[in-house]
Amino acid sequence: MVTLRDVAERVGVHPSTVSRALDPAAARRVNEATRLRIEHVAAEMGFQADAVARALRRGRTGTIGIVVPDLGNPYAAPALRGIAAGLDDRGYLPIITETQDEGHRLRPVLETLVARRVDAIISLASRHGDSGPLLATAARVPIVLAIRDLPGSGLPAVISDDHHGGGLAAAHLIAHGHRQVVQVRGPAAVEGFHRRAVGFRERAQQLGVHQWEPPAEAVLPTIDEGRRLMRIVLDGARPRPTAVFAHNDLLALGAISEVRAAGLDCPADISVIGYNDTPLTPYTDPPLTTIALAAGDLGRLAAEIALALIDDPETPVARISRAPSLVVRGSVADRRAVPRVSSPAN
Amino acid sequence: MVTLRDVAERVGVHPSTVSRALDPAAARRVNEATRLRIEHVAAEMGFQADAVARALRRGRTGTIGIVVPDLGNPYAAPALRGIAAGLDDRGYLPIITETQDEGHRLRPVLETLVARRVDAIISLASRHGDSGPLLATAARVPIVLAIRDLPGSGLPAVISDDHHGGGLAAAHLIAHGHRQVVQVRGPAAVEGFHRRAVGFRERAQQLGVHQWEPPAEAVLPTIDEGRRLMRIVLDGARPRPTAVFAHNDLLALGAISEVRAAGLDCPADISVIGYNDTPLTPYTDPPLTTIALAAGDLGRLAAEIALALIDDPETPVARISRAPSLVVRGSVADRRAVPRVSSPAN
DNA sequence: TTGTATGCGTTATCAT
DNA sequence: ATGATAACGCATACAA
Repeated sequence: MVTLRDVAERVGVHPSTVSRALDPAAARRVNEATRLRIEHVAAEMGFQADAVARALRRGRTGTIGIVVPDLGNPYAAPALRGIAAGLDDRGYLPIITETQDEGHRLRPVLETLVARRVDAIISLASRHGDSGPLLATAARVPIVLAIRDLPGSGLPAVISDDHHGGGLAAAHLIAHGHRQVVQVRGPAAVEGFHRRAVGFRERAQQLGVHQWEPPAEAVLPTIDEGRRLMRIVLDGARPRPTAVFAHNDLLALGAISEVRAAGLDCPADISVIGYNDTPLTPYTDPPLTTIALAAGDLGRLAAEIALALIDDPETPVARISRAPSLVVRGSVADRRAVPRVSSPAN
Repeated sequence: MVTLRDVAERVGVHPSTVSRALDPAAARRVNEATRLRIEHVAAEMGFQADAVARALRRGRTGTIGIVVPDLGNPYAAPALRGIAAGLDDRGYLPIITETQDEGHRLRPVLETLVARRVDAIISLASRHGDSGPLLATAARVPIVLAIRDLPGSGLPAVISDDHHGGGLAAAHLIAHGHRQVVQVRGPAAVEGFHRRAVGFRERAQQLGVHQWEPPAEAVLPTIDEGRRLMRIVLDGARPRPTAVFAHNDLLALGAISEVRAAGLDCPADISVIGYNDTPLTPYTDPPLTTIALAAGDLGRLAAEIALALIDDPETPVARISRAPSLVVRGSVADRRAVPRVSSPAN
């Protein structure tokens, strides 16, 4: 690897002069002619400043730690993309870590990131009970919460208003004539799922519709868990619900699959509304009606806040909540005009 | 941040003793009692070795650069997940970069990664013409190609046998009675798409089936491009094909959407087979018949090879090609027994 | 405008 | 078994 010294020797100047000549901020403090010579030789020799040494000296690495629950879940991609786009503008690079959405994995992950001296951390993986490690870490490096809030932490956060989103789902189902509704809930330890549950329940009550509450919630927001919970709903809910609010699109897909396994149709017998507007959900069968939260935008915003915090740690804590929106596709049937086509509750 | 020196002063020993005591490899060279004391104080003070300083001193950063074409495309997730899993075992962390699948972005991305002194690079973004930057970089840091090969580069690679995969697609369509087949091709600048095209064409010819070759290929392997190309096929192919081989699932989904926009049915009028077995494709309408390439496994393998290369740069170049497999779902109709249900070619 | 000196935090070598 | 010293490559305060 060619270093500052190599270039300096070749040009016949001191390494510090080379350093200055190649630093845009200090370049004008060096003689035009020498600067040109240095630039030429540096390019010729293929010099590239060692980011590690620079980081040690400057105290900043130019990296941002990202904590995601699960890279395998397709809804992570848009958020990551947004973050990467936001960082790229300023030359920061993301270091990505996973927790598998398991609470005990967060602490070691954060410690690794701190040891790496990332300039900031963006966490998409917060769960209730994560305050300890999160706040301990926040004392050493700026942390921004994205998509998943952690209530009471007082940390900067860029989230979607899940309470409102839950309400949107309830209102949509009820406006289409559904009176027997039920939730397929994600883990309540994730604040967003909790809020979706409350938002839905409150709105349903407010609209005079009672909902049966299944005795279980998903351990992870996955298709398999959606199947399992829908099984419970089909077995336990009397009368059978005509509509289901699944706390995310994966759970929704699992629920639909189980509805069919029971010989029923979605949406004719049981309507399903999901959450996230995950990529490809316009192409599922049926096309998924869902609540969109613009994960890409949230990711980009989180990145911008993280960068602002790096520039000025005194930046006031930003807590941004964006309103989600309803995306109507084909998984919710209209029960207002048409009589029930399904068999009576069995 | 608490440093070695802080701990040393507190314990009353020299920093180098602390360094040794905390380094598993050298810990036995320090007195049991002092070691215990050091460990205790270090934990108490919350000491965590600065990975930046360590990297500068040791010449290794413990990071791996990952180059992906596009984080937004859902098929990137499984590969990333596999890589992350493979790295995690050994404490390496991935630094992720994007090229947007644009050739000219590769060089700067690689240079950034080299400047960061990543210990190895895994590229999933290779395109024809990338040999220059890739080989130049390979002279400075180990590079492993994953999923996308670069023929003639001689770089280690972990790929799926796309030629075989193309053949699998052709055989499947033809076995189901299709005699008018056509390809919706991905950019031929990506070797894998090229091989899929050739593998399909050769197998089709070998089975005595002629395929019309549309005059265009996708600029990017996206849903929109799938629509555009399918439009061209519908407008141009006479007689109208009964089956389409889309070079990936996104193109397939776009093609299906365009088939329907033309008032035709998939698979009854036009069958479509995709490629990748992207997440959620079991739930699309129709469920996508596709070729699975186990991206997660490929990613993990690539990570393992990268780590082996770091341990010993003389590790012989591994070029691993795994056989893809056909996943039969619902997007290919059987034309053998039933007469054509579609209207005659118009 | 350029050179000198120093230190970022760690680890490896050498000496004790 | 421990301490002293130097160096990884760069950037900056200071001197000239």
